[in-house]
Amino acid sequence: MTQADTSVDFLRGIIADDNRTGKFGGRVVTRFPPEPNGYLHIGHAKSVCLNFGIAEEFGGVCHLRFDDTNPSREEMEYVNSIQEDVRWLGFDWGENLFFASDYFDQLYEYAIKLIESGKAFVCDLSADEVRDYRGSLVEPGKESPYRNRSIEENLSLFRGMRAGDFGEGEHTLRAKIDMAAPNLNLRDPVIYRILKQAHHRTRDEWPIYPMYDFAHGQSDSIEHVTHSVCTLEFEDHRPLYDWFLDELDIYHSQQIEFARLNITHTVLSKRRLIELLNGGYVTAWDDPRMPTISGLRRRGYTPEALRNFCDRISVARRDNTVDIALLEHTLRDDLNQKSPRVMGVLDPLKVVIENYPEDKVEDIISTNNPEDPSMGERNVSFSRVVYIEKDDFREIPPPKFYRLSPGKEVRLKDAYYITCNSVVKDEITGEVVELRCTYDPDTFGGTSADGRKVRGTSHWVSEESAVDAEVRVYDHLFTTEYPDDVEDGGDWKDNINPDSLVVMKNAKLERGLNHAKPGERFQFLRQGYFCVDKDSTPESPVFNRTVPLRDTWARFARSNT
RNA sequence: UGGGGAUUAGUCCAGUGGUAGGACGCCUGACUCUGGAUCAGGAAGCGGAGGUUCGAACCCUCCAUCCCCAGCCA
Repeated sequence: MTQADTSVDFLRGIIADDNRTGKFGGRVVTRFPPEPNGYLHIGHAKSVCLNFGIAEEFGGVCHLRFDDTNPSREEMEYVNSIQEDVRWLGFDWGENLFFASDYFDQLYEYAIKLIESGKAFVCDLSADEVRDYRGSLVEPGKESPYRNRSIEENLSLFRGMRAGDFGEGEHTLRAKIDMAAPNLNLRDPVIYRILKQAHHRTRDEWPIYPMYDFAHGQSDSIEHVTHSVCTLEFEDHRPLYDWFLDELDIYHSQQIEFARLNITHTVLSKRRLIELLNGGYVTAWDDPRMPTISGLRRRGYTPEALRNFCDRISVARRDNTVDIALLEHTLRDDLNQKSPRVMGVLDPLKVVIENYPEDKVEDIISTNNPEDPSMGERNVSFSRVVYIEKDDFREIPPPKFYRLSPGKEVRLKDAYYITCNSVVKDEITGEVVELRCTYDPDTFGGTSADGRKVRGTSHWVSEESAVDAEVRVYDHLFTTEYPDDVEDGGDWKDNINPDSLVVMKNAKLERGLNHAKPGERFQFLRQGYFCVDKDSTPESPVFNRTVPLRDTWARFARSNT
C-alpha cells in the first residue's frame, strides 16, 4: 500500500474529525454552488469532485445549488450547461437541485429580522460615498450618517425598497457591524441592493436582491449543509458568514476554504475565458482549446480522466499551479486502456510500391488494442499506392533516425517491409512529393522468415481505401507555462500560442472512419488520441487531436538540433 | 504601513518530535511490429536565522517571500 492510499487531505481530515466528535451528528451534506454566469471549467471540476466525492465517501449527499442572486449577468443557458457538465462528470444530485432564488422570501424575512434586532439599516449613501466611507486597508472607515435610523424607519424604508418605490442606487440595506474593523468585509457591508432587472427564474417579482454574503451562508443553513467548501478568497468572508448565522440564530454550517486550481499553459478565470471568447482567440465556450468542461469534452477528454486528475492533485490550502503534463498523463492513462487503434496519416506522402501488382488489394489483419485483446481485430486494405506520414521519411536521415530514407527498409505496420529506391521531387520547389519503393512479398504481416531486424515501423493508409478527412491538431493555448509571465507593458494574451490549432485538411484515414460518430475516440497509431468532432459528417469527417502520444523521438530530435 | 492565509525536489501532494515519501516531469537502461504502452534504475527538496530537546520539516521566537481583501460581483 502506498502513502497515497492511506493519507487524506486536510478537508477529509476535518470531516472525519467532525464525525468523530459528533459535531454534525455524523451527517455530511456538501454543496456545489456555481453562479450561472458562465460555463464550468476544470477549476470547477476540482470543486465538483471534492464536494460530490466527499459526500459519496462519507455516506452523505451533495446539493447542486445555483447562486443566482445577480440577475444582471445570469442566464438559463448557463444553468443548463452547468447541469449537463456535472452530470457528464459522473455526479448525481438526485432531488437536491436548488437555487438561491428559491430562498428570496426567506432571505427577505431574515433581513427584516436583522433590522428588528437593530443589526441592519437602510443607507442612502451612493456607491461612491459608500466607498469613501469604507476607509482603506490601513485606515478605519466612517459610519454612515444613516446608521442610526430608527427600527421603524428602517423597516418602512426596506419595505419600500421591496415594493419597488425607489430607483436603483437610491438605498441599500446594510448590516450594522463595525466601520473600524480591520477586516473590510465587516465594515457595514451592503446586504441588499435595488436592481430593477428581470431574474431568469423569479422574473420581475423582486426589485431588490441579496448580496452573496447575505445569501450564501443562509442558503447553506436552510439546506442544513454541514461543510460549506469554498475557495481561499472567501476566507475573509467567513467572519461575516458566521456573523449572519449567529445573529439570525439559525442552523450553522461550517465554511472551509481550499486553494483553487491553476494549470500551466492555460488560464482559468471566468473573466479571461470570456476575454478569449470575445477577442476571437477561440470560437466558443466549447472550443476544444478551452479549459471548460465542455471544451475538454469536445476535445476528447473522458470524465474518468478528469476525475482521476482531481484525485491526483488532491487539495490543500497553498496556492498551486499544476503542470498540465499531469492532466495529459491522466488522460493518456485512461485513453490508452480504452481507445481502439487505427491508422491515420495527417500529412500524407505518396508511396508507390513498384513491384506490387496494379489492381491487387489485400486485407491486412490489425489488432484493435494491444492493451486489451478483447477489443478484437479488424481488416485494413493494402494496395500498390499508400500514404505514409511526411515525417516518416527523410532524404538525408539524421542520426538515430529509424524511419524511411533512400535505400532503407522499414515495416508498414502489419503489412510488409518496403525499401525506398528513389524519390520524386517537385520540379519547382524541390519538395519530395512521392517515394518509389519495392516491397518484400515474404514479409506479409510485418515479419520476415529470416528474422532480419527492421527498426522502423510506419503507419500507412492505402490510396484506394483512404477516407479523406480534416484533422484539427490542438496544442496548449499558451506558449508559456505561466501566461502572466510577460515583458513590461505586455499582456497575458501576448503568450497565446499562434499554433494552438493547426488544421490538417488532407488527412488520409483508414477505411470506415467516416462512419465514426461524433465523440468516438481512437488512437491514431504512433500519433495520439483523436475524437470525432461534432462538426463531422460521413461526407466530410472531422477529427480533433485530444492529446499526442509521448514522443521520445521528437524530444531526442529537438534536443539534438 | 491594516487584516487574513501560505511556504517540503522543476510541479502537485503526504509526512505534525525518532533514518524525508508518492505522483507527474526529467535522465539511464531493458523490452517492443506504435520511437506508444510496460518494466528496472537514477538525479532532485524541508525559505532563513536563532532557541527548546538526547533528537526538530514538525514546538517557540524573529526575519524573508508569495497570495487574498478597499463591488450596490460571486
